[in-house]
Amino acid sequence: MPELPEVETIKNELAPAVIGRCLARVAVYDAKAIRQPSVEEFERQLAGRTVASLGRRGKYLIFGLTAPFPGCLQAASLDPEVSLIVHLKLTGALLMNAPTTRKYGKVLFEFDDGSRLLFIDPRRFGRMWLVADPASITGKLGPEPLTPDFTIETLARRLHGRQAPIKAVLLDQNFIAGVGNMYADEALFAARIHPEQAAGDLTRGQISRLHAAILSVLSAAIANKGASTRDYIRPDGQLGTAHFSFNVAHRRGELCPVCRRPIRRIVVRNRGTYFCSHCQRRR
DNA sequence: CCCGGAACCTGAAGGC
DNA sequence: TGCCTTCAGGTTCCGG
Repeated sequence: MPELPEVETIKNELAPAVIGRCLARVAVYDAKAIRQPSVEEFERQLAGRTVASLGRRGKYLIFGLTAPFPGCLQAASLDPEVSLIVHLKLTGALLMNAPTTRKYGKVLFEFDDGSRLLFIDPRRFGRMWLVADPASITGKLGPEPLTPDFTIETLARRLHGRQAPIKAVLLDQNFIAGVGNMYADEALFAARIHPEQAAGDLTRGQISRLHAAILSVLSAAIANKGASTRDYIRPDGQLGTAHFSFNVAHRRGELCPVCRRPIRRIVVRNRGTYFCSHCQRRR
């Protein structure tokens, strides 16, 4: 499942392959993947543009694209600069130079040097948008956990008064951007917090530990190029290795590395939640 | 605003 | 072997 570390890895590995390249043709094979604008307009608007930048906000990937045909914008009724925003959701992947006949291919981006980017997505949850202003899609997201403005104070202030389980709050993208099911479980384990503890009831010490845990868990996963527990693949087809360092996520029945008791799986807010009931006690 | 649950999808895995 | 059921999970929508 692509969460922040997976999307960050895709961004890092895709950047050298696409920045500076000009799109010759875009072909949409599954209209469901395109949220905005229409499929025809999406294909038409993209052709001729050059990728100027590649960024990430939460779990969204953002391609910055230059204007095509400088000087001819009005005649062609095209926007000057646009952003292509991609959310991979559960099973989406972006592959560089994979066979165009690859199974589950949904959108093909062909560059004028012959290279190509293929979006695949078996479960069809992934989405893309072509917009003038990326904030129209990502504007409501919570803070980026790996930027300096995400402090213990920020976290404490945002947790104040929240009655939902801390696990549910960590999954709320408007609370904090980029944390998904796996890394929420890993961070709560590292911070020794029960996933069902009410978010607003965390002590100062717990908040401090949780803050440190979020940073370390996400950073370590990026260093390991993301976690391939299921569908995540990097643009060159390689898998990530971050899941080999997981302590609890997807490890039901295995032993807690700290106390050697079995890892348990419960359901919190309709999400499978892995934790150690001995190390992560309710207050 | 806050909270919780259903819906969206389809491959994989498990039961019989 | 094959059919049927259940599970997984990020986000959005809806009702309270």
